[in-house]
Amino acid sequence: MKINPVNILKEHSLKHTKQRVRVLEEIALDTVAISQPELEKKLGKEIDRVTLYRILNIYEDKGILHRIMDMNGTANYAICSSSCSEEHHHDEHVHFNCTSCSKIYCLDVTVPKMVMPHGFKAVSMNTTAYGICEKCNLLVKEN
Amino acid sequence: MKINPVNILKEHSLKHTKQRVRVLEEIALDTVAISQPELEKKLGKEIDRVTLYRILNIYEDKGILHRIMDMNGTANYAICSSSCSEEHHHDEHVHFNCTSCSKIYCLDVTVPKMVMPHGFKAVSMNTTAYGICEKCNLLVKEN
DNA sequence: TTAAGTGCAAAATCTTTGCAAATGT
DNA sequence: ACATTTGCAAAGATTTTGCACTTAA
Repeated sequence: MKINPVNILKEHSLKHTKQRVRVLEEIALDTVAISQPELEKKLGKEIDRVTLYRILNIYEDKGILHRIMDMNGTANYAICSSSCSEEHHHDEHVHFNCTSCSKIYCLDVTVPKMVMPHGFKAVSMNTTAYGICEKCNLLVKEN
Repeated sequence: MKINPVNILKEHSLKHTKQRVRVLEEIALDTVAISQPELEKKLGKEIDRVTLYRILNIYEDKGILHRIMDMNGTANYAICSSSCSEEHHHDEHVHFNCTSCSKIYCLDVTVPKMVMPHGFKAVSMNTTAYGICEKCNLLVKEN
């Protein structure tokens, strides 16, 4: 699917500034989620740290980006599938957090339904697998 | 199962200090994971903030405690089941993070096996359900 | 006795807030 | 023109580091 930052901003009635467009462009470059520190490194020259915080927050609130916390408590961001909305994030797919390169992948694997104990009402589910990703597996074999 | 802080420390050849014992006691009080800020609040008079950081890190490294990150990137701690070791945490049960009281429960629900895409080797799995816990559900009904 | 652990001070980060200047509609 | 957004400065919070003093083995 093609990502068009300008359209996304229009759809959510957000003003389109060059900073907001850049953030979406950068995150859309990869299907892999990107961490906030990585984003800062890449955009630091163009966008102020504080502005980045604010843009990411707005995008998450609006359901444009999807935030995944990694094992260190660092925020990682990926573009939400179109079914996400301001009311509810549909994150029912499995994430894969590579322990070698620390990238987070959004896998095309659905989280199976699980029965909750009596009294517990689950609204959403987040499943993360930790291990070695495709690329890092290849690197190991090559050496 | 009965938790004996002194024995746990011995088993992992850690010196037993009153601070280390207190941390284990406090965490063992509940099956629910406790957040680091909550621990600070409860133990702040007895244990220095920095010491708490250091003790929690050691406990996680040794496989004594099990760290669960909540949606805010805050660390929560629970006693590991006996099968955890320094080499590997067995966290294959489902966590339940209450969006109302923000407690994290370790549920007696096992994460179903999921097939990873080709090239991805999962070593461990972390599944967290978000929703309303038993206690908060009851509170709503009462009012 | 002596290696390890603790507390305090301080540095390094990370995150939020306030406000004047710049920008988009 | 006017409401929003941005960047900078600064406050607040979290986490790490260094070192002298204390404690457990």
